Order: sequence, then structure tokens, then C-alpha cells
Amino acid sequence: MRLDRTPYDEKLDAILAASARVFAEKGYHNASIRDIARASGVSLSGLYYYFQSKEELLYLIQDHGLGTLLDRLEERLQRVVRPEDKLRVLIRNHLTYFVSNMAQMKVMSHEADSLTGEFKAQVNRKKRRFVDIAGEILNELNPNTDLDLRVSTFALYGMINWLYTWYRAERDPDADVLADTMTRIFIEGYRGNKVDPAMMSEAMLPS
Amino acid sequence: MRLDRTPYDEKLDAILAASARVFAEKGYHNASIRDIARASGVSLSGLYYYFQSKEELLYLIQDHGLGTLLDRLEERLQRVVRPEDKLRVLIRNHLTYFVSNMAQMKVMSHEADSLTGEFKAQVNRKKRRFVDIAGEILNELNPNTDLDLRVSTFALYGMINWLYTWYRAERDPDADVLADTMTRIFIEGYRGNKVDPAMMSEAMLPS
Amino acid sequence: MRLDRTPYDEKLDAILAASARVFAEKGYHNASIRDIARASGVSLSGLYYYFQSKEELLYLIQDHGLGTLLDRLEERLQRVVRPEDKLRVLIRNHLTYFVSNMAQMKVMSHEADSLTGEFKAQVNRKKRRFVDIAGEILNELNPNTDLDLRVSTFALYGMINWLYTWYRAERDPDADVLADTMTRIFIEGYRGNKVDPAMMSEAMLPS
Amino acid sequence: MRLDRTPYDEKLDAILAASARVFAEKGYHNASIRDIARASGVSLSGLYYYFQSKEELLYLIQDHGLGTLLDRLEERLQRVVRPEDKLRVLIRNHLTYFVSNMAQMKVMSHEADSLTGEFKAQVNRKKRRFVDIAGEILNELNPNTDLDLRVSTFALYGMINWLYTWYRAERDPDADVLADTMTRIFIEGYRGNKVDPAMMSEAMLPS
DNA sequence: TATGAATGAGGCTTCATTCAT
DNA sequence: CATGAATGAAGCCTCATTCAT
Repeated sequence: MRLDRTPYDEKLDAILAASARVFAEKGYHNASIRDIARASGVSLSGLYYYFQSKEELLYLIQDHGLGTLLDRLEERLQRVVRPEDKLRVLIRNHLTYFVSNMAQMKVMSHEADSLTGEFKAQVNRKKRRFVDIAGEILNELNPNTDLDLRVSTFALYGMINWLYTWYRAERDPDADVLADTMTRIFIEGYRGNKVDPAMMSEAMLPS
Repeated sequence: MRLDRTPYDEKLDAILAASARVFAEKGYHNASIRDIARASGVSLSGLYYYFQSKEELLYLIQDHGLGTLLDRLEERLQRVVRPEDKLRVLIRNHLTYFVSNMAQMKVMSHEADSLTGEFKAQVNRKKRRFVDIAGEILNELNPNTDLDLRVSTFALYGMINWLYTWYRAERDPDADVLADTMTRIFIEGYRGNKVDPAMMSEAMLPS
Repeated sequence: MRLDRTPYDEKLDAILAASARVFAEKGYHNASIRDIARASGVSLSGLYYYFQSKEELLYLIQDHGLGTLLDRLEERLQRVVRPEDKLRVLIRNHLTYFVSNMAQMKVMSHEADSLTGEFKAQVNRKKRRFVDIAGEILNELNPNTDLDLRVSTFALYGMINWLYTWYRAERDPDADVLADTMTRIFIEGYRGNKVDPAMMSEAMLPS
Repeated sequence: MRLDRTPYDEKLDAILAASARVFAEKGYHNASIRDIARASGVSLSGLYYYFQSKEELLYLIQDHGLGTLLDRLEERLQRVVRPEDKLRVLIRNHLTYFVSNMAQMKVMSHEADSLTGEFKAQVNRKKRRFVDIAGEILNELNPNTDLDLRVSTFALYGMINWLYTWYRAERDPDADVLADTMTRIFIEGYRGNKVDPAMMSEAMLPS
């Protein structure tokens, strides 16, 4: 199921991992190729055997991560049928990967805009798949809601993707508890009954 | 409620607004002071009359935005008593400001890590206030929940802060609808009954 | 004998003194007009009422110091007749002024080359007077020596002018003792008998 | 006695030599790295392969020069025993090097204060060796003098180090004559008999 | 007299990238 | 495969100086 890893690939993987760490720590634009050379143990010019430009390096990290996440998601979704379970699977899939790969997670969440042109387009194609999948699940979960689907979908991904800004492994719950919490909040929220009309009154709120 | 505006302040404010736009578009590290000079109509060196360093400029933008947001929040919270209303006020306060100041919003959400040292510490002090306020509201909303408060709080802010990555004014609902949607999802989710125990079963989920 | 000091002059003098301190501490090229504004308590642009350029400021410091030194020297030399006494007067005149005006001393000794054009020429005219005076004294002191007069003169001024690099008031003797020491060394050395010819042999020295 | 020269070293040496020339001509602070790039034939950024900062460049020049001077001095001092000869060796060692390396000489003498922090400390450690060596020689030369040793030592180095301000190869004597002159003056002066008490009288001198 | 505000020029340094070896 | 050496472009920032007030 896994592609054979040639020595070539292993080295590339190590470089991608080191680069993800550097990009996560300093930010893509603030990190230098020299930083990556230092972190990966490869010489500055040696790195250019593995990628053609700094931007391609970022692309490789993001695309590889998104690909893995997407492959796993689609595989796992095939094993469940109820929309509640599908949503749980989606959330858990993301969070499990994120908690295990925090540097990559941050690079994927935070450096979306750092790509341009075809690199960005290719990554966005993968990201749209995630949006579509979540949209379909939400639609199954509550086909009759009056909540805006696009807003709800991004609210969901916001909960998930914001993780990189606050999660600390030594302090916060593990990925399963995280996923359980977010799943419970979102499912109840999204398919919940109409809220109390009184609560909706704008009259009492300051403009 | 109205701060006196000296001529000095007005010019500084214009520079901060232009800078926020530039930082939002290109990212803090990728934006050059030259870009800001161009966008603000001030000469490169002239800018340094108003701030001491690029980092201080980012700090001024973030601190000023957070201060405004916080002042407004605290004022508005005084007018409501029910936790549901408080949560709605909090969400609406954020989203209204964000939709009206999208550049600043992005800079505040996205460039948190771009500050260092005392600048970062000062901004973090303000941010912690937001976390504390939200935590108190959630606690009032459902004092008996078994959901982790910290996780829930950041899930809430994730929903809100992620906005800058996807919101497009010409396509998406306005701030009130946005706030309504997120409020409904989160309130129902957070104070909802226990979820169906069957749903919690791990057995059916892939690792 | 002194020119009347108008309020104008007093302020200029204060600025020159503060500037000398700044130039002494940081060096002429490394000191900024801003540093001088800070040290003198005058605003940046206000300084330009008192001088036309940074270089003129340096010139004013050097020229004023050299003028004072020269006036005093010529006056004091009139009171003695023996060449030994004249040399002592010259050395003491310099060292007394230097120890009392260490910042100016450093600026005069160290920043000779920092002036250009007419400023430099004017200062050099005054410096040449010092060289001429010393040369005349040495000639009187030992008209029959085979020592090179120019070399000897600059050896003398080297002893004196190097003071700014090492003298520390809290540790070293006062100006009188300093002057006495240098005078004794130089007088004895310069008018001394021929040195032991054996000592002159080059044979024993490594190339 | 001959250090192995790798290609790396040769290039660095050439850069140091060109830099010393530039620093000597314009002064450290007034010289730009661009000037050095021009003088050395290396591109502006290419220089930074050889040193980390302009200050380190100055340090390398000073430290290398002082190291050479010190090595040669210690070697040559081993070949003589009489204090008179030692002093002559010391003066000749300095002057020979200075006349042959006038740019470096000026940078070493004139830019002492342009270094800071650890660079300055390291250079000062080497300079103290020179002071100590001279102090020991003077002590041997006249153990019973009432002249202040520290003052005398710096008077000696003042004579020598001031050279860079006036020496012109096409006009002045060569290093041997220079060394002979200064040696004769200083030796006679330092070990000379007590001076005439009448000459010491303060009465006749102007304050 | 004095200064707040402003600027063009230039400072040092780092950047991503290349290429001969 | 890998790298030491190199570079043009660009980065942030400070400079001496000016001028309207």
C-alpha cells in the first residue's frame, strides 16, 4: 500500500520534515534556505538537487501532507455510513494527523497564501476536496437546516485548523479527546433544533 | 468614547491602516517597508518618524486593533446578562469588526507569531483577556459539561478567527448573519445534552 | 584679551563641548547629529543654526582648541629663555590642556584626518605652527645633534598626543607629573651624548 | 615559521590587505563595505563568505597584525640579553613592520576604539602583552628610576605609534634610522641621571 | 531662534540561487 | 550526488540635511 522508498526518497522525506520544522518555527518567508540547510544537515547548494526553488519546497510539504490526509480520509469514510460517524471520522482524521505532525500542520494551515501560481492552484484543488466532502456530510446531517452551508463548513474547519495556534501536547488532551469534543459541539450545534426565538431578538443588543 | 485626534494621530492612523492592508495582502515578512511607503504615500525614511522598526509597526496595528475590539466587547457585555446573549455579543463583536476591517483582522489573526519579545508579550496579555472572557461565558452557559473548557474556548475562537482565510464580502453573508450562524452552532453544541453513547463507540472507527 | 561672550557664544560653546564629548566617545564618523542633539539638549534642526554642517562642527572644535592651545603656548614661552624651560613649557602646556579637556584632546588628536578641503587646510596651518615651534626649541636645545629634527619633533608630539589612548585621571599622575616625566625623558634623550657605538652594531640584530 | 597557505587563506589575506588599505585611507567608520568590495575585486555579498560583519573584518586585520608583530618580537628578543638591546629590538620590530605595512599600521594604531565587545577584548589582550614586555624592559634598563613606569611605557609607545600620522616614505628616513633615533632618545632619557633640580622649579612657569 | 516633520542617499547585511568542480 | 564559492537583488534602517512654521 505504501510506495517503495528508495534511498532518494528517504533523503527527500528527511529534508521535507526538517523544512516543515523550520517553516513552522520561523514562518515560510522568514525562514532562509540556509536555515533549512542547517536543520537538515545538507549543504546549501546540495538542497537544490531535491527541489528547484524555495516555493517548490513549500509546495512539496503542503501537497504531500494534504495528499496523505486526503487518502486516509477517503479510506476511512468508506467504513462508516451515518453522517454523524462521517463527521467524526473527518474531524478525527484531521486532528490525529495534526497532533502527530504539528510542524506540517502549521505549515499547511498557516502558509496557504505563501504559494503562488500553479503551486497554489494545485494545493487549492486538494483543499477544495476537503470542503466538498465536509459540505456533503453536513448536508446529510441536516438537510433542512437554514444555516448557510458554506459558512458552517468553514466554521468547522476553523475549529480544526486553528489548532496550531494553541495546542500544546504536554498540556492539552490527546487527539481522540480533542476530536470527541469538537465533534460533539459541532454535531449538536449543526443539527440542533431551532434556537429560542427570543434569543434571536436584536433589540437588546448594542449596535 | 471619542478619543481626541491630534494631527499626529491622524497621520499615524493613516499609516497604520495602509500598513495593515499591505501586511494583509503580502504577509508581514513578505511585505517590505518600501511597499508600505508606496501604500501610505510617505517616503521610506519618513515612515521611521512614526515607528521605530517594522516590528513595532506590526505591534501598533495589532495592539490598536485588539484594544478597540476589547473596549467594545467589554462595553457591550455590560448591557446583557444571559450567557447566551453574552456569547452572541462576543461573536458578533468580533465578526462585525473583522468584516469591517478585513485587513486588520487578517493581520491580527495571521501574524500573531511574527512579533517577538516584549511586543509579543504585550499583545498576548490582551489576547488572554479574550480567552478569559470567553471561558467565563462558556462556564456560565453550561457549568456542568464534561467538555474541556480550554479546548472549547479555542474551538470557538477558531471558528471566528479562521474567517480571514475564506470570507469574501461579495459572496458571503454579512456580519450579522455570520454571527448568528456561529452563535447558533456553538451555543447548541456546547450546552447540548450528552450525545448518544452509541455514537461514542470507538469500535467502528479506523485507527 | 578674550572676546566678549554674548549669549549666542555661550550656547555655541555648550554645543561645542557636548559635541566634543560625543565625538570623543563614538568617533566623528560614527557619531550622528542626532547623538549631538541628544547630548546638547538642542533639537536636531536647531543645531543647524550654529553650524552649517557636521564637518564644520568638527572644524570649530578643533580650530578653537588648537587656537587656545597656541595662544597659551606663545604667551608662556615669552616668559622663559632657556631651551630646556621652553621644552618643558611646551609639554606642560599641551598636557595641562589635554588632561583638563580630555574629550577635546581626543577629538584634536584622533580626528585630524576627518576634515577635508579648506577646513583641513586651516587646521593644518595651526598644527604646523606647533611643529615649527617645537623644531626651533629642539634646535636650540642641541644644535649639534645628528638626530633627525623632523623625526625627533614628531617623536615628541607622539609621546604627548598618544595620551588620549591611555590616560585615566583616576589612575594616572596629574598633568604636572606627566609633563615632568615626559620632559625629563625627552630632554635627556635629545641632548644626550652619543650613544655607545657598540650598541649601534647591527650585527647582533635579527633582520 | 611558514604557515601553510590554503587557497582559502590566500584569498582572505588579499581581502584583509585590501581592507586595511581602505580603512587606512578613509577610516573604519567612513569606509563602506562597497569600498572594500571595489578595492578587493570581490562582490559586495561575496565578501561575507570571508567574514561575518564589518567589525569582524576590522578585528581580523588588527588581530592578525598584532599577532605577527608579537611573534616576531618574542622571537627576536630571545637573541639579545642587554636591556638596551631589548629596547632597540622592540622599537625596531615595531617600526620595521609599520613602515613596511603602513596601512595596517594605521588601522592598528588608529582604529583601536572601533572594536567593541569580545573583539575589542581579544585585541586588548594582545596589546597588553606589548605593554608588559616594554614595562619589563624599562624596569631592567633603570630599576632605580623615579619615573612612573606606566607613563614611561606609554610615552615610548606614543613615540612609535604616532608614526602613522606623519611618516612619509619618500621623505623620511627608513625604518632603521627611525628606530635608531627613537631608541637613542628614549634610552638616554629613561636611564639618564637625575635632571638639574633648578630646572624642576615651578616658580618660573606660568600656570 | 527653534523645531516637528520629512526626505534622498546610502549604510550593513541577507536573500535565493547558481555553477564549476 | 554534493558542495565551496560566489553574486545581483533586495532587505531594514540611519544618515545629514532641509524647510515651513
